[in-house]
Amino acid sequence: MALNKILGKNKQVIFYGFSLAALLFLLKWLELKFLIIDHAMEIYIGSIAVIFTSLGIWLALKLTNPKVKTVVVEKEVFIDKLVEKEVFLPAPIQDFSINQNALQQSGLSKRELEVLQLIATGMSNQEIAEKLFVSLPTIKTHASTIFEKLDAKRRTQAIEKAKKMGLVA
Amino acid sequence: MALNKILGKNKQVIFYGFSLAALLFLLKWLELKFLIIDHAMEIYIGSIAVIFTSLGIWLALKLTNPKVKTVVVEKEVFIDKLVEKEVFLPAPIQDFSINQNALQQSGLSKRELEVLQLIATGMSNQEIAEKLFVSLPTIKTHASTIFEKLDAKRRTQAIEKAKKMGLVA
DNA sequence: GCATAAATCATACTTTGGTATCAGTGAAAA
DNA sequence: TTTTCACTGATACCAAAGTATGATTTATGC
Repeated sequence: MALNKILGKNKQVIFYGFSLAALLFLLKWLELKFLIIDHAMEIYIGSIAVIFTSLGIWLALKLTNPKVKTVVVEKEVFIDKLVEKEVFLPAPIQDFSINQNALQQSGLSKRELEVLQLIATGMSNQEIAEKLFVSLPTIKTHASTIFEKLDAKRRTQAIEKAKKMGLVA
Repeated sequence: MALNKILGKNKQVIFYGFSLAALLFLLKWLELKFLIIDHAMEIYIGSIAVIFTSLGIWLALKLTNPKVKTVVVEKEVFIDKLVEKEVFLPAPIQDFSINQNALQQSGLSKRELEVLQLIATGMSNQEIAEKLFVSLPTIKTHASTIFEKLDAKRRTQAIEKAKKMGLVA
């Protein structure tokens, strides 16, 4: 299972490699064609810069796994004196992509993520089973695979890891 | 399984690195064979490509994965006179200001808070007992009273409520 | 001194969680 | 078409969690 995943990802990398090769050859060709005109030099360099910057961004998005997850922290003090409240907003834009990346990294399926999130809310397996209209053994099976994938011994540990990975709020 | 994943990821990076290296050498070879002139140009273009690819990767990493460790900062407001000569908490040194207020609301004792925080890290009762040098029944008793005070049925639910109350990080 | 509460421990019991093994189905990919 | 995989489910068993009850010790407030 894990072996297949590695092979699959390497296939992707090979694809990246060939894309890069094609791109470089294209640039070679462009160079040969436009090198006669000196004024095209800036455009040429600029194009390369833009193209490879994009390539870098794309590569990074594809190959990296986000490490730290921001946690929304809201704190209130209210003891008959003044109230101080500080809210740290996480960046709202990349929330989706981060979760997607974390999801892929963890290897969890959609259903498993769903169960994990319900576990994190403090629900019992029985309650989760009823909420999702499946049987208790099914939830137990999901839970077991979740723990295995997250390398957790208990559900509480899975919650901790999931929070740090940004899989749950 | 997590180990395999790490290996897989490193494999990707290594693979990509070698692919890039191979491509550059290929280009060099082609250049030497077909275009004996203008070596500087090739190197220049290649450098730009590499540099901007790196720039793209760096940009992507910076944009999508801001390492924002959310830190709970709270200016403490004194509570009339109930703050007696308080002893220093042994375990949760890091966030002194977090608990005090929420602590009084919840009615948890110092020891109970300590146990609760360890529960939230994913530890089992047995592990907590060993860490605190007490017996397993003691931790169970603490846990039960904690759940009662937090009005939680399970430890996972207690974790959820504790997080929302700011009792745990 | 005495009541109170926190912290400790024990024993017995019930419930839930977690593992192991097996298996059927349906959809998607090779 | 065959294979793979996600999802589902069942049974059985063991481990851990949680409850109930009772008890001892220590420190603190009245």
